[in-house]
Amino acid sequence: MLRRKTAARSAILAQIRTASAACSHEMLERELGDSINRATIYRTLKRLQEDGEVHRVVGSDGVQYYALCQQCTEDNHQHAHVHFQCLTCARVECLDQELQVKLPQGYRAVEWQATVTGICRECRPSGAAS
Amino acid sequence: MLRRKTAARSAILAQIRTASAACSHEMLERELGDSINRATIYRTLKRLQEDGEVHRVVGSDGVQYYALCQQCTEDNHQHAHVHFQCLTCARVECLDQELQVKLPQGYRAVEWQATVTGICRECRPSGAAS
DNA sequence: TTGTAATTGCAACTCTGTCGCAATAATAGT
DNA sequence: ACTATTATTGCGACAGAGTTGCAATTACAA
Repeated sequence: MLRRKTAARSAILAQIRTASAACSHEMLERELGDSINRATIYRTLKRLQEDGEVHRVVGSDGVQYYALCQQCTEDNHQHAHVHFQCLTCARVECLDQELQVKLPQGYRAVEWQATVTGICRECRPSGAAS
Repeated sequence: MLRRKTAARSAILAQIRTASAACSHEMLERELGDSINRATIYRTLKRLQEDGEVHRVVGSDGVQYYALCQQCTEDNHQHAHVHFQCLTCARVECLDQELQVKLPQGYRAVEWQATVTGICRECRPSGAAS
């Protein structure tokens, strides 16, 4: 299916590029205001993921977050890295760490999701014990 | 807060013990029928988790699944193992594999979630390439 | 410029999970 | 065994995330 360069797609992708953390639908809707319809944001995100522009992370809150693909080549998408979600500020960020999993015999992996929940550096009271 | 041994709590815990995979609220509601109220199931699951009887996994479908605690001692709950969710049968199971994550300086981990999505042995067409 | 079909907006809907509140029932104290 | 306390339940209403059908737009190719 051919993809068109629309205002919505550009705006959403730009927003994700700018953002310092993975974006949820709610964040995008807040940023983009009324200019783009709710359903359109959902559909656009799904398409961007299908196209390999962004990857999806399901936070430990059950919400879908989207972040730019970093080290992906055209024909090799690897998103087996670990994510971190802060319990205080709810930010989701990609960690530079691969998830190494050895599945039992006969299992086939399609997608990886790894999320550590905790407190990020910004939100952590300085001086607290590690 | 003191915990009471109620019919709902026993039934739900029994169901999770019996199940061969992690249980979602929907599965429990289906199994337990009308005998227990929706809200009660949610609340009981949350309490069971707080008590360290079960642990919670957020599937890549964003749904909460609950499974028995296996190697937990009273004062040391470690649920940093990897889970597998089948795209075909939706089963969520615990893998015997630890998630090793080294967080950046200043970050504090509270909870771990790792889920590999794919096709399990049962659902895999026999003879398919690995 | 025009035809095609991808995309959008809208509204309605499903599903997951939560909450307040009155009623019920498990437990401790007598 | 009886009673008081309060954890738990059921109910209904609610919030939020995400999806879908359909008619109207609009990007793009011819």
